[in-house]
Amino acid sequence: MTRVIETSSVRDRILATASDLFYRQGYRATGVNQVIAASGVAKASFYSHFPSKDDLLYAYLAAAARQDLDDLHAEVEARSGAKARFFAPLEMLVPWFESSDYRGCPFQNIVAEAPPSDPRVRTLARAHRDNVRTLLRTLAEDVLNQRPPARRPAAPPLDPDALAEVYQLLLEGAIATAVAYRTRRPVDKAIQTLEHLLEA
Amino acid sequence: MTRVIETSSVRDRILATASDLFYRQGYRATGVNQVIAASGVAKASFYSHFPSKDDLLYAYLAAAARQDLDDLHAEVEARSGAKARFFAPLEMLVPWFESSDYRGCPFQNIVAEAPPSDPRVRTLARAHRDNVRTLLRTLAEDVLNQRPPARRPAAPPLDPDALAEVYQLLLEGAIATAVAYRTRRPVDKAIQTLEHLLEA
DNA sequence: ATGGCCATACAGACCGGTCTGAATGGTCTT
DNA sequence: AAGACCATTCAGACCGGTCTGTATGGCCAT
Repeated sequence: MTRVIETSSVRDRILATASDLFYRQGYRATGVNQVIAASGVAKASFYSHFPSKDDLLYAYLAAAARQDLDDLHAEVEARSGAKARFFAPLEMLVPWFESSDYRGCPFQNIVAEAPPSDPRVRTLARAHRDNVRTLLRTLAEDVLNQRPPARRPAAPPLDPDALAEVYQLLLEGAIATAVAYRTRRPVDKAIQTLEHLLEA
Repeated sequence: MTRVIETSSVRDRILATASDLFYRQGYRATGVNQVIAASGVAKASFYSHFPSKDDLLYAYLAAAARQDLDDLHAEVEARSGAKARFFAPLEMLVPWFESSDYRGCPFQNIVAEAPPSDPRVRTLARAHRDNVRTLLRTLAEDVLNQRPPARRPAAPPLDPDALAEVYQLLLEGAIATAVAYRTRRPVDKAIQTLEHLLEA
């Protein structure tokens, strides 16, 4: 029956509320009491689902990572043509950047707050980044295969792995830059640069 | 006595200690009491120099911005040749990335912790970024002037402003990426990409 | 003797986390 | 079908500790 679903309802409510607060206010600035009050949950219920605030943080990061990958795949699948799909990850940033509550990359923000002695957060962030680059690599592969085979005798940055690395560099740069400027400009710059590399 | 050497006035001692702690541990994770204890200062003295913790934060950001610009200029001036100077800002990142206590960009970290309602921190971060881009623009100008005048009829990204923007995008991307990976790899990738753009 | 510094105690708020106790509702036994 | 049972949730008091910031008082040098 609905047993399993309703069993996770309270937990989901807490996690959704905490995700919102952690992203908007930061991890340390958000107290468990606030999460409990905002999610309309008893304190004992909270601690039965998340034995400590750290556990809630890990759940938050795991959920954010999965959602990000899901969004990326959805945006890619919604487009047709190797080139359109290739630029999907960059272009989907535009509405996010221009939204009023854009606060940068959740992982970078949490890593900035986490003590460097705790490697778990950093490990999660790196794993997510690796997953994203894997996706970028397949997109790069497709877009390179669809190119005229060789305009030049293969300049160095034209293998899929290298292209994916540059792509991620520009992606991270755009995400970081937009925190200060909140414009689609870094996205356009990144796209121009990648187009330039593809045409070389 | 040691007084003269410790001319580093009380204020400077506090600021130096706080800068270290803020960068290594984060702003919220560092209490005023810890700053006071670590800098060997009385609490009253601390509050006479910095009326609130926020004031200390602003002083920290201002000092970090100035030091960063000074370092950039010093590294540029230490090199000769437009191209060597052009890549100085990227190459000076390498020893920083590989040092064990690299914790990313101080401004990004502080912005991640600052409440979005307080615009002052974000304003300082944007101002510093603008200053850096101004420097990058002059470097770009020099390196473009020293190029053979026109290999092509001027592809779009070859004016100094656009090149400086791409440069900063790659710079920010490298700084952010290195938090997770701690390698000089993103620096090399960024340099390759810029070289590629210059040769176009 | 005045002003800067030190040392320390203190205030009030908030932190993460524990605990008690009661209401709810589904499941199992009889 | 009725009652015992059990897990989950709710509401909130409470704990020790830490937070920022204030106040007090002594010391020392100019």
